[in-house]
Amino acid sequence: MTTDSPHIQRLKQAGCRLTQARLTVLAVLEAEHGHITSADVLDGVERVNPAIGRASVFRTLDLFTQLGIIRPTYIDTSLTPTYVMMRDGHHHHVICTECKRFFEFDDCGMEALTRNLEETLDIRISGHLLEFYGLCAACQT
Amino acid sequence: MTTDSPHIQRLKQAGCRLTQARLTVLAVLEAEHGHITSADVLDGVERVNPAIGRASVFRTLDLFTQLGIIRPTYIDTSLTPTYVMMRDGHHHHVICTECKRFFEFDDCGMEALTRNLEETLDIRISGHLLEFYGLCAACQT
DNA sequence: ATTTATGCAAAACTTTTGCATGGGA
DNA sequence: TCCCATGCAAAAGTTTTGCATAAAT
Repeated sequence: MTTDSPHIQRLKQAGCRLTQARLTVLAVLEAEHGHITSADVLDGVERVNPAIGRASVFRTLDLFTQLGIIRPTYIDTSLTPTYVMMRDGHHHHVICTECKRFFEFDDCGMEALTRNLEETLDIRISGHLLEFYGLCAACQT
Repeated sequence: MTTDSPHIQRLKQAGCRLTQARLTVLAVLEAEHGHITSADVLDGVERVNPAIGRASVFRTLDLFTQLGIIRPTYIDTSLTPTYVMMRDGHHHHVICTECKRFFEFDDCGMEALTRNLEETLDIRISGHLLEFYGLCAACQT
């Protein structure tokens, strides 16, 4: 008996069916380590299973976003979102504004601020995205 | 003699001309306190000065993004970005995942982490966006 | 006087919709 | 068996381009 991934558990918990489209999109996202444009998700799914329609891919990306599994952000072009995986509800990276390369990091020390905001604003916080912008070593002329 | 806003100074410093299109877009952004969709920027500019073309608005939004004056993020729908103002290079808010209402806050205590990342990754950091997701008081059933 | 930026309108893309059908639970 | 989710293809929108012209410095 295998243990389901946290994301699959999230789907079940939300009462969603584990369909081919959803499982395939999830596999594609994880194969790219969770930094991938919608266009590349479309291509990836097409390659793995051409029977899956574009509409289902978009519907799945919307669903995953709603469930907090992924989060769209503007990185490459403004025409296609880049989705990042939200492991345990959060994600942190530095993006080079020149070459668009990104660098993920884990520790963000956001626990205290999170609790502080929950009390101050009376909000139940489920996750966060922290994005730094700058010039990477190679792009600093 | 009046002092230019920091954003106008940024434009000058980058060698950009202070055109009607750019000044108008900037005015519209500031009138909305810097949380505004591209569609609303389009409408706002149209209302203020109908002679300004859509293309210029998009070109200006791209320019401002490149200069770090604003930053696009996905909030309402996936079809139109919501632009937030980057005051002093950074911006922080909490978004209710249910009603999409947002709550800005100033203090993020990110100075130590910024310095740490600059050293560790050898990157020159110019700004950041910190987004929390959760349920606001009204949306917690 | 130069050269950057604009406006216009069409073109290019991505994403969404409606509806009959298939596949999970 | 029941109903959610899918696939298809067309429709809806937003954003981008190319080029002659205007306007900022």
